[in-house]
Amino acid sequence: MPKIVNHEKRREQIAESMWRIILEKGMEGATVRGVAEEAGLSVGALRYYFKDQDELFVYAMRLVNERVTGRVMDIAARPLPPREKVIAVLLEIVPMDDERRAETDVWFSFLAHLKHRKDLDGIPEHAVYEAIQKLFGLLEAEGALRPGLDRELEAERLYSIIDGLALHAFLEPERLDPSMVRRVVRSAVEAITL
Amino acid sequence: MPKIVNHEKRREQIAESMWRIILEKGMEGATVRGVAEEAGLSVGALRYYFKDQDELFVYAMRLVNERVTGRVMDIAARPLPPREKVIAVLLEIVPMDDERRAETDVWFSFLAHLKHRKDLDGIPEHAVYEAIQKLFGLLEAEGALRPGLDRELEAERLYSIIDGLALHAFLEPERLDPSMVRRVVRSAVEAITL
DNA sequence: TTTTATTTAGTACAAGTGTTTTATAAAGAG
DNA sequence: CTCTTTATAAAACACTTGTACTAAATAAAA
Repeated sequence: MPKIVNHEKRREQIAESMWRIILEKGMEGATVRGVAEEAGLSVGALRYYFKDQDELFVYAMRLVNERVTGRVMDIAARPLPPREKVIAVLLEIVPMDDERRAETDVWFSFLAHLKHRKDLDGIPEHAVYEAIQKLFGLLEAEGALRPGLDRELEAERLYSIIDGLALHAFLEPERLDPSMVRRVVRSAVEAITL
Repeated sequence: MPKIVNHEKRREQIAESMWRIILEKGMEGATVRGVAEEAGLSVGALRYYFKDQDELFVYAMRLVNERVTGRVMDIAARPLPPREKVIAVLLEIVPMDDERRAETDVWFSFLAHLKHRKDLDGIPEHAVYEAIQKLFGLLEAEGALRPGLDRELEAERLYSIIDGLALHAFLEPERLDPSMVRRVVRSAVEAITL
């Protein structure tokens, strides 16, 4: 009957506008007015798609998560030897180019904000820990895991390396170059696989 | 002539009030009014000690840095075998108890805020990278470093582990227990020392 | 006690905030 | 065309923010 708009697409557009604002000005810049302007909409129009700021926040955060997990699952489905598959997945999680650095940036901003907003519902889990547990499961099932390892310790170590690299790519992108990230990830995986 | 107040002590008290607010409500709660109330002062009094919010911010951040580096240097001065000294220093950087977890929490809040406030002057350096370089220098000088290592790679790996652990202690303190932190740090150091 | 530098409380204001209300425009249905 | 539904815009509301300013209070020294 009326002007037909794809609601889901619009919501994604608005969420992506929010990401851009967060990248430029941080979480504090992600005001309703700011996001609306970035999206080329009025405040009223934005409210038409999200009932309040919190709903937009949760949606935008979930969307980051969906994009990343989608790409990771694509890689996990590829026919690769176990060790190479693990490396490929980890290199997809750690930010290597500007686009994924931006993703990490926004994700960390969301996480930090969340520390003091425990009332929000529908927040996705921080999936890296679970991902690493699954990767260890894969290596073990394929018999590619080095014997005699303390699996709990090695998982924690690998988890720290991945998020540490991500954090450094976020905080000091000019110092940490992608080839070094690649070398650290590869050596960390080779140390625990046959 | 007038009422003599130890200015520096007062400034430290105010900065510590700011830390407490940031811990509870995050950076967004650290308003001038909020900090003043937490410190039991009027807004005018706070303004008397810090000309504006930015000056307070920079001061409070520098104070965190000073406290941490002070404790690290104390440990570095202790007469310990190289490997144990390195472990002790790293365990001082990674948050193990509530007090130091709080410190890390505040530090990350400051850093995240800083990403979008490049105009601020007098911000201290993120000293962990330099500290790790120095620790490698100590190990090498003492001949405690395992031969044949790619030092640049190992430094980056250790740096990632330390900040990854710190990040996890910050984001998911309930999951990551101190004994695991200790084990990860110890095994990481033992892997590169004789 | 007077002087003088310091300290505080209170108020004011412009800018910015999330949210709500009201009005308007667009697009198909009858 | 008119009418109804959807979509957007604009303005208003109630509140918080950083900053500025004033007047009062305080306490040590002369």
